[in-house]
Order: sequence, then C-alpha cells, then structure tokens
Amino acid sequence: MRQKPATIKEIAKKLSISISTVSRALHDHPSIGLITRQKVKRMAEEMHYEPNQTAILFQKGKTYTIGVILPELSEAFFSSAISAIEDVANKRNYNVLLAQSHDDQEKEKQLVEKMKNHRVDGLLVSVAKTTASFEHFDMLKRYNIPVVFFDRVPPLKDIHYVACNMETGSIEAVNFLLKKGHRTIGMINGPGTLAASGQRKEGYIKAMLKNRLKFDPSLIVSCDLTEEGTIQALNGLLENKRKPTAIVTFNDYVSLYAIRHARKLGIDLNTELEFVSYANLPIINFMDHSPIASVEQFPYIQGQRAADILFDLLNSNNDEEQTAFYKITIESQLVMSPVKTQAAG
Amino acid sequence: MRQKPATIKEIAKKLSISISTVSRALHDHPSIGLITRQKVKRMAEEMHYEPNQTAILFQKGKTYTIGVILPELSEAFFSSAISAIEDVANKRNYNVLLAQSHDDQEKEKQLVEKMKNHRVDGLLVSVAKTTASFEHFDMLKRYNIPVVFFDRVPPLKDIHYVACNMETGSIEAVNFLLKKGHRTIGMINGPGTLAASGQRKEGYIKAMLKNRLKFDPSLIVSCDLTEEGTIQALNGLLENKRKPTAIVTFNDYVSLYAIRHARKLGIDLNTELEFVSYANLPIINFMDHSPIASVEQFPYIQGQRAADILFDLLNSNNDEEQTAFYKITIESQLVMSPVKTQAAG
DNA sequence: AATCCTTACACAAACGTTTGCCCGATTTTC
DNA sequence: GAAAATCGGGCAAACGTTTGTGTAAGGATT
Repeated sequence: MRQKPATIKEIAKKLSISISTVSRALHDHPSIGLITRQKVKRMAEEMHYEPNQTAILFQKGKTYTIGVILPELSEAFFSSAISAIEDVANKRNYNVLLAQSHDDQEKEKQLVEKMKNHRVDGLLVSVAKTTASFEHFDMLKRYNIPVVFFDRVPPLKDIHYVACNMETGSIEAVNFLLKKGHRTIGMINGPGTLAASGQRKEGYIKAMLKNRLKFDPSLIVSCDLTEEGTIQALNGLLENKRKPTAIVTFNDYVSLYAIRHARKLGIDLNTELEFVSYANLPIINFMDHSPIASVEQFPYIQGQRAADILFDLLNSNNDEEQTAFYKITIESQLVMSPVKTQAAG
Repeated sequence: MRQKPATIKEIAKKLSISISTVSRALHDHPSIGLITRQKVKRMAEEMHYEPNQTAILFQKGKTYTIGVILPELSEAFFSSAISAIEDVANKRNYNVLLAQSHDDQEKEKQLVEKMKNHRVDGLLVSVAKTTASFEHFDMLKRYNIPVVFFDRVPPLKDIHYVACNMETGSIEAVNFLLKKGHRTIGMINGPGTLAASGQRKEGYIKAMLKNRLKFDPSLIVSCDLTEEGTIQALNGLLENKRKPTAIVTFNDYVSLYAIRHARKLGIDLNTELEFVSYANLPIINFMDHSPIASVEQFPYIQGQRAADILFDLLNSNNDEEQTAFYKITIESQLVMSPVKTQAAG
C-alpha cells in the first residue's frame, strides 16, 4: 500500500487543466479565477496532495535549512542555545541541521565543508576551543552563505556575531563582593588564549580601580579549567601574601573544583572564603556548597539573537558585498544563588 | 564576487562533451574511458565543482536525511543519544533533522507532520511523556517512512524499537545492596504510568524472592519525580514499621533530593542509609554525597543501535509490507560511583 | 465596428542530476 | 572478411515545481 504522494501534475490531469494553473491556484495567484482556484484546492485536498519539498527547494535554489555547528551538545549552555535556535527556525518554517565539532578544529572544518555541500542557506557557529585558523569560514563568503557566530567568536573583523560581554558581569561580581565587605578578592581565571579570560580580568581590574582599590596582579591566577589545574591555582592563591577572603572563578566547574578542594583543606566556606563564578549552570543547584552568586550568560537569548540576525541576513538582498556587520553584545548579569538550607554534615 | 558553484553542465561545455559523460565519469562508470574520466575529474577540480545536493536529492527522490524527535535536548540522556545518532548518520553521509517535542503531544504531532513534509527518509523517535495516542505515527507507514523508537517506546505491537531493560539493573541494584548486608531495602519509584516504573519494581521483587526474602509492598513508594514528592516519599519510608537501611531511587535526581532531605534530617549517610539509583548522570559527580551506585542505561548505545536499525531498514528492500520488527532491549547495568574523598564538612 | 484592456488560463523553460537507450567505431570471433 | 561483441560516449527523458511569456475570450472604450 505504498502510496506516493500526489503531485500537481496529477491534479492537473484529473481536472484537465494545466500544471501551471494548479500551481498558481494553490498559491492564490490573482490571475486564477475563483472557481478554478476552489476546484483545484478541493481536488488537492481529496488527493492528499503534499508539496514535494525537495522539488521546491531544488527549484528555488534554497534549502530552507540553516546549519548549526557547536562544540558540544551535552554542555548545558549549548543545549539551551540550540533550543532557542530551533524555536526561531521553526517559527520561520526553516529546518535546523545540527552538528558538533567536539571542540576539534579538524572536525569543525569538515563540518563547514559538509554544510556547504548541503547548501544550507546560512550558518550559525560557535567555534571549537582548539580552532586557531579560520580560513574554512572564508570559503562560505564566496558561496554567499551568511554566517553568524555566537558565544565563542573568532577574533576577526568582518563577521557577524552575538556574544556575551563578560566585563559587566565581572564588574558586578567584584562589586558584589566588595559590598559584602571583602577587600582581598582573588580570581581563578581561564587560559589566556580565550577571549573571555581577558574580559573577565578587565572587569575585575575596572571594578577595583573604580572603588579606589589598588589592583594586585598576584591575586589573579589562571588555570586550564581542569580539576588539577584548579587545585593548583587555588593553592597558589592561598599561599599568597595577601590571602583572599573571596574568589571569582572562571566558571561553575572551576568553582566546584575549588570549593571541593577548599573543604578538603578544612576551610570554612561560610566565614573564611566565598566564591562567585560564571555560567549559572544547573549543577550549582546540586552542590551542597555552591558559589554564592554566578554570572548568567543567557544562552537562550544568545541563540535567539544569533538566529534572528541570520534570518535578517537571509531576507535582506545580499547581492551586494556585505559591508555592515552585526556585532551584538549581550550584557551578562550577576545572579544570586538560590538560598539553600545547608546540609548538616 | 558571488560565484555560484560550477555544474556538470559547465564542465561538459568546457570539455565539449556531453553532460551524461561528465556525470558518469565522476562516478567512475565503467563505460567511460580512462582518459576522458581523468580529463573530467581534473576539470571538475579546477572549476571547484561541487555536486548540488538538492538536485541530487530531488532526482533520487530521497533526502538523505533522517529525522529525530525527542522530548528534551537538555536532558543529559538525550543529548548523549543524539550524539550517537549523529555519529552514525555522519558515517553514512546522512543528515540529521532534529526537533524537540518538549514532552508535549501536540507539538510532537506537528513535528511528525513536518518531518513527513520534509520527506525525511526515516525517523527516530523517543515519545513525549504526555503522548497517549499514536495515530500520528501510523500515517508514516503509508508514506513508507520507517520509524524506530528508542528509550521511550509506545505500547504498540508492530513497531521497531530499542529500549533499555530496567529489570536487570534493578535486580543488580538490589543484589548489590543485599550483598552489602542490607535486609530492609526501600524503593522510591516513579509514577505508575511510566513503563519503567513497572520494570524497576519487577526487578526489585524478583531479586528479593530469588534471595528467599519475602517482599514487603510497604517498602515501595512512588513519587512524581519532583523534589517535594521525593521528600514525601522518603518521609513515608522512614516512618515505615520496618525502616529501610538502603533505598533504591527511580533516578539520580530523586536520589539527590532524597539525600539532601536525609542530611537535613541528620541521618548519617555513611552508616544509617545508603542510596542506589538509575541513570548514572554526570551530576552525581558533583554531589558531596552521591548514591553509591547507579544503573547505567547507555544512552549512547541506545541511540547508536536505533540509528543502525533505521539504516538497515532504509537499505533493505522495503517494498513489501513489513512483517518482522526489530525489538531490541539493552541490558542496563549497575555502575559503582567513583570513590570520592568525602568533604570534611 | 475596430481598438484596447482585462481576465483567465496554457505553454514551456528552467533548476542540476541520473540513467535507460541508442549509435558509431573498434575489436574480437569463427 | 563478414557478423558479432565490446567499447566509449551522446541523446533525451525524468524528477516536481515555479514563473515569464503567450494568447484566447470577453468586455469596455472610442
């Protein structure tokens, strides 16, 4: 009982009219009379007509598909972002072609190639950690495939992007700690190769200076984001001449590792040392001692904005060379951790 | 500088040969001589020829795309499964069209419709929690679109599916606790509407009986998987005449809630009460007191197998009515939690 | 009554590729 | 040396849809 879906050709034959009339009738083209139009529509219904998407796509030279390349779907940030992208795409009746680079530059390169071959109409990318060269994205320009980067943005000039400004959040975080009375604030930062590390550091410095406190470089240490690296970094801070009473960490994971280590050292997290971090991941709800606050980076909104921009580019007449570029920064925001009744022991 | 990719037509003109020859040459068709073949290939390279996928798909009447509908991407289980599906699909040069039902039956219905319109070659589905009727999947049969369900499988006869058998894991969990000396083992189960709840319970009972212990129904309570529900369930168990010394929980979240509550009650988790759960989610690594073991349900493998089956169906001559159905159950498996140096407190 | 618009539809090309069939030229076969 | 097989390649249809152009019939305008 394999019934191939009906085609407009069959409808035309059945009604003894031309194919083009059927096509136009279904699209409510004004040059088709009302009676014919209705006749066609009724017949289409009756024959269970479904427009053959692949034929339409082929004919129009568009795929009505946007590609999304991101590092790792299992990271909460990205799965949230992809949800947003999907929602936006669905609203526009576009499809989403998803692929993970697993933070591997080579894989990312292949995926770009694949997306291009699949003739996606546009591309949304959050680059892999290891990506150091960006020629594979240049190629897309020649094929007139617009790209919007989000969150992890390459350091290029002529690109569209949406990213989260870490500085504001960083300033908020430090201000928050200062208001709580802390004067010696440490920072466990990420590797210098990440743009985000620089922004976090900048925010830290700005907040200190604005509060007329001098900036002590020895209070900022960087780590490789692993547990071991974090432990080393924390140890470094604790051995510092000026021992910090609060620490800002690069993200919730680093916070987690640091907190775990601090407890092992017998440090009282209620009185001796407080933590603030970035990301505001769900995991902090599961920790007995979580950072007291975390900087939210709004993955859903980032995804949404990025997708919106991409559609804007798709709809604009992009026949002329692109000269203006969307460069959107979303302000990050400090969020207090939900008050938890700390476990007894 | 918009350069539309070259077509075989242009290659043909440039070489003054026919289109069909170019096509066949590129496909290494035996009826094309070696010299011509190489000439064509060189020219194709030179002109940066890229086969137009949409044209091919249209011509072949296939989309080389499989659809995936699942409840929620942000759940670790599914993001892991989708990774597997993606990997399998990539290996076969297929694309993945992803969509989330957000556990809503209506949305799921729409997505199935959309997938059908997009003429996906096949479909992978994990049904939404709320889905109670399944006609929307029947339609796919008429269009000859094979469907493979995974993890959350509808209670239908003539379907292909991959699921995880909870019984084995449940038995292992109980056996594990019995061997550790526990005699009064409680269970915080999920809602009765979920098939998994029944399986977990069955496994529990079987394990008890096999060890010549009598089964006490009052030791099994169900909850709605929320934190409040879990607390109530735990309280119920603790007030039982026979107070359990170990508890099997429906999943890691329930375990988390229960552990949190138990600690608040001042219960010593090292001596008084032990937990075992299901899912083996990454979160248990972040908890100070995690369940001592968890039943792994192999999301990656489930996704992989489901995808494999789908491709098998796609490649088989499915012109005749399907009569045999893949019904794969993967055995779940108890996994010990990594030993953690418990925090001092 | 001849001209000019509309109206309402038909014709056919085009999108890029695959593939069944045909055909001329060379080689093989007896 | 003629018939047959093989080789190498061309022709054209087909996939389903959209859309520019052509063209009848009918009405309005002069």
